[in-house]
Amino acid sequence: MAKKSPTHARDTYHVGNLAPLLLDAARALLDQAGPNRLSLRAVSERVGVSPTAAYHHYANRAELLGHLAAQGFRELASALAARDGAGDSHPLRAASLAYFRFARRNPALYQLMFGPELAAGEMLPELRQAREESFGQLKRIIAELLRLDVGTPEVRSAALAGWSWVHGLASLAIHGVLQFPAGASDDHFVDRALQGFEYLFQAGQQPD
Amino acid sequence: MAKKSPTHARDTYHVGNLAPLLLDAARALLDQAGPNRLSLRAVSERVGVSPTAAYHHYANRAELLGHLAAQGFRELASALAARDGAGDSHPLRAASLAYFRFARRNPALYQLMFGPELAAGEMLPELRQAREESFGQLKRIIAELLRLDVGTPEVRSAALAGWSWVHGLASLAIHGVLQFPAGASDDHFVDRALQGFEYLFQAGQQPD
DNA sequence: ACCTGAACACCGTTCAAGT
DNA sequence: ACCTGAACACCGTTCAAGT
Repeated sequence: MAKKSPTHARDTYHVGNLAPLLLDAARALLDQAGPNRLSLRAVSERVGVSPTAAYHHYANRAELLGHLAAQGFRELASALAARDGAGDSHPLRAASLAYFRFARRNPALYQLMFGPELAAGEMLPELRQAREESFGQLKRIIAELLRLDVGTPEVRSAALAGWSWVHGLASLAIHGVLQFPAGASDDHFVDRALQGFEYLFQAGQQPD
Repeated sequence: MAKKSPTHARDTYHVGNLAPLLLDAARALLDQAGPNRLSLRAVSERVGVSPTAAYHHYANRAELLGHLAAQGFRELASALAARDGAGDSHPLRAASLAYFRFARRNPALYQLMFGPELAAGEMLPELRQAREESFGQLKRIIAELLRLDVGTPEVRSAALAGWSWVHGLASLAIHGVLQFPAGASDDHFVDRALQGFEYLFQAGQQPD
């Protein structure tokens, strides 16, 4: 007869490679509980291991979260590389849509990737690298669009602009700031913002 | 002789209007410790009051944070209304600069305003209203720029675009994602992104 | 009406001890 | 080498009790 059966009881000693198991459990917990209430203890319990076992694989909570975020940036980079579901629309639209879809499908992960949890303190090298990979993918797309070399100031500025607006849109959408018609699809958000930029910068170019 | 002097000892019973004192202390703690480690207990201790006193003025931690964020949105709205320090530059640049400066001067508050802490659960009516006030101010500026009425679809789309990009830029800057030359001023970020949009949408308009 | 103290169920993290 | 359990210093929150 079990003792107390805390949802995921532990009756044996140890398992094999705990590190990835912890990461998977953290990812699952993240999606269902949000970035704030993701506790190391809850992750450990979900795996069926003692509350302190994680410290033999990750320095602390921040490092586990860092690996999780790094995983997110890698997924984002490959989502950008694939650019599914945009048909044969304009490359800028296709890339924006791919980015936005990733964010909306993984809201908690996305919040973690850009949230205050990781902004403080030293950054995991793996995370920094994965983030660069994401941004690099974005720059490559924009370089192709501008028919310029990656690394030119034009591409860098355009990438900054592009990343800013699509990240901002994703962030606002996830946060629930944007009140849209109930069944608003991802395409609606992106297309509406793109159209908004036309209005905005047409007005910016005509003299006062 | 004091007992243990925990930095801010409490020797008397109660004070006057605790609510604003707690809010001020929370604001101060927020700036120096970040949005995550802002604990109700630390706030109470800073004011010199018992750890549970706050519950007679705020339902819980989330509500206090909500009031703090609402305060932030009100400040943002008036920063947008004032638009100081942009000289007589283009109205879009002036507004963007005002927004961006607010975010960079109050990074922790800004992270709280758009962070995951508030996204979950019910939202404080005061917070919702303050946020609408901020967004309304933005829409008014854009309506003036487009010489259209606030509430037209053009203005709404353009406001969505404008808010997205400037929020995205602020968010990326605060998060430390953007690696800029050491002494990069607020103007640099904004101007560079604005220039980036020109490259981006010029390329978008010429045919393939 | 407002504040306190004890208490409960949680946290992250350290450390000696077990296997 | 890897994992556990006890322990410490923290949390948010509830509740009976004090003023």
